[in-house]
Amino acid sequence: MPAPRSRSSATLATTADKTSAVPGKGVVPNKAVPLFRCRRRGAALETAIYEAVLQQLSTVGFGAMTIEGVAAAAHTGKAAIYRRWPSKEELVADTLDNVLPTLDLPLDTGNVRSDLAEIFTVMLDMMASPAGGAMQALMGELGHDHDFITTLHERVLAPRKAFMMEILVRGVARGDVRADAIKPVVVEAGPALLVHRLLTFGPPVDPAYMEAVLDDVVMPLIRP
Amino acid sequence: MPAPRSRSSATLATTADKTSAVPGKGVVPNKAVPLFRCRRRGAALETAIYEAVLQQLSTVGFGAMTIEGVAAAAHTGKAAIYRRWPSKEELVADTLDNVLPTLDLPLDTGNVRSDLAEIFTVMLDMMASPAGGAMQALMGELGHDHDFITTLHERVLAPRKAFMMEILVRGVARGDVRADAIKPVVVEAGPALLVHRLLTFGPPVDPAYMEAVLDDVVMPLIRP
DNA sequence: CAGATAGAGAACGCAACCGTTCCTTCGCTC
DNA sequence: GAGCGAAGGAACGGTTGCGTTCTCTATCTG
Repeated sequence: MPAPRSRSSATLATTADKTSAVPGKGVVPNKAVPLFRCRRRGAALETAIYEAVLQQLSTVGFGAMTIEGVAAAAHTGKAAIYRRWPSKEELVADTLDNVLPTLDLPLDTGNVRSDLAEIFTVMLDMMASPAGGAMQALMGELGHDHDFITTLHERVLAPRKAFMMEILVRGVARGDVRADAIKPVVVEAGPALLVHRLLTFGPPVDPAYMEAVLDDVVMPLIRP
Repeated sequence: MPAPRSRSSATLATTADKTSAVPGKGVVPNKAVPLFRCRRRGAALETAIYEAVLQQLSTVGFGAMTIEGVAAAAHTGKAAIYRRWPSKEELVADTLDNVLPTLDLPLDTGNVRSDLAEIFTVMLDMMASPAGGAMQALMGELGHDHDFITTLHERVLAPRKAFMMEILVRGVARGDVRADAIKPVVVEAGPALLVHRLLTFGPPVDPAYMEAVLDDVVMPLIRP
C-alpha cells in the first residue's frame, strides 16, 4: 500500500491545450494560470511546509520523502522550499526544531498518581499527532544516525524524563514515594511501556492500558 | 547520510570503450563479460537476496529500498528477483517469513532471574542483528499498516511474551514469583524497557542496563 | 499608487529506478 | 557429454525526483 512512486495527481495534467493555442508566435512558454486563492508568505508559508513535512514523513517515511511531494502537500512550489533549505536533511531538522512539542506542564495536583496520569495522557496525545508519527518514522529509519538520536533525546525525551523525576522527588518530600525509587530505569518504565504498546498495537492506546501501566507497574515500584 | 540517490558505483561504468570498438558492424549490443566467480541458484541465491533485503531495509528503509539496490547488494540481476517476486512488498514479506528469528529456548535454569537474563540477552542480540535493524525500520515506516503490525506481533512478540509468561508461571510454582504478578503489563515491562533503550540510545545496549532492568524493575514487580 | 519582493508554477536537462527483454554462460540433469 | 533451465548482466522506453531557472502576479512597503 505505501507505494513510494505514487502520483500527486494534481500538479501536472494541463500542458498541451494551452501551449498549442498560439502556434504561430515564436516561443510562448509559460501561461502560469494561478488556480489557487491566497498566496501565503513568511511564517504562514513555513508553517504549511512544516505540516507537509510531518505528513509526508509519517506517510512515506524519510527515505521516500521528496521535496516535490512536500511542495505538493503544502500547495506551494519547489522553489519556495529550495530558497529556504539546501537539502531534505536540513528541512527535516528545522521542521523538528519548530514543531516538536514543548513541555509546558508545571502541573502539581498534589498526587503522584494523577500527576503521572496527566503527563502520560499528554505523551500519548503527542505520539498520536502528526509530529509523533513523523518521529516514529524517523526513529525507525535513522536509528543508526547518532546525531539524530541524540538530538531527539535532548529535545524530547530528556525534558520529559526530568519532569517525571521532579514529580517523583516531590512525592518523596510528601512521603508518597520511596526515596530509593528515584532511578532512571524506574522513571523510564512508564513511557517505555506506552511507546512499546503504541509500536506493537498501533494508535490509539487504550486508556485502560495506561491505567494498568500506572497501577500494575509504576505505582508498585515507587510506593513506599 | 542515508542519501537515497546514491550510486552503486560498481554496476555501470563500462559502456563506451566496448561498444565503440566495433563501429562498422551493424549492432553488436551485448558483450556480457562475466566478472563474477560462482553462479548461485536455488536456495543459496534466495538466501543472498534475503540478506540483501535486510541490509537495504536497515540502511535506507522500506520506502527508499529499491529492487535494483537489492540486486546490486546481492550481486545478482533484477531479473532473478522479478522472476520470484512480483513486488517489493512481496519480497519483504517473504524475507521476514524466512529470516525472522525463531524461538528455540526451552531453557530452565531453575532460577527466574537467570532465566529472564538469558531471554533478555537473546532479545538484545536479535535486535542488534540485521533482522532487528530491518524490523526497526519497518516498524517506523509501516507503523500505520495494520497487517504488518499484526504479523509482526504474531510471529515475533507473542511467542516471546508467551515464553516469558511460562517462566513466571514456573516461578510461581516454585514460590519465586508472586501469583498476582502474572499480568501482561508486567511481562511487557522488561522487553519494553530494552526496546526503548535501544531506540533512544542506539545499539549496543549496555549489559549494566539490562541488569538494572532486572533488579530495579522486573524482580521487584514479581518478587513474592 | 508605484515599486520591490517573493509565491505559484511550469519547464529545463540530468539521473535513478521501474519492469521487461535479450544475450551469453554457467551448472545441473539425463 | 549433450541439452536445458536459469543466473548474471546489459539495455530498452517510460516515469519520477532532482535542483535550477524562468515567467507571471499577489502582496507587502514606501
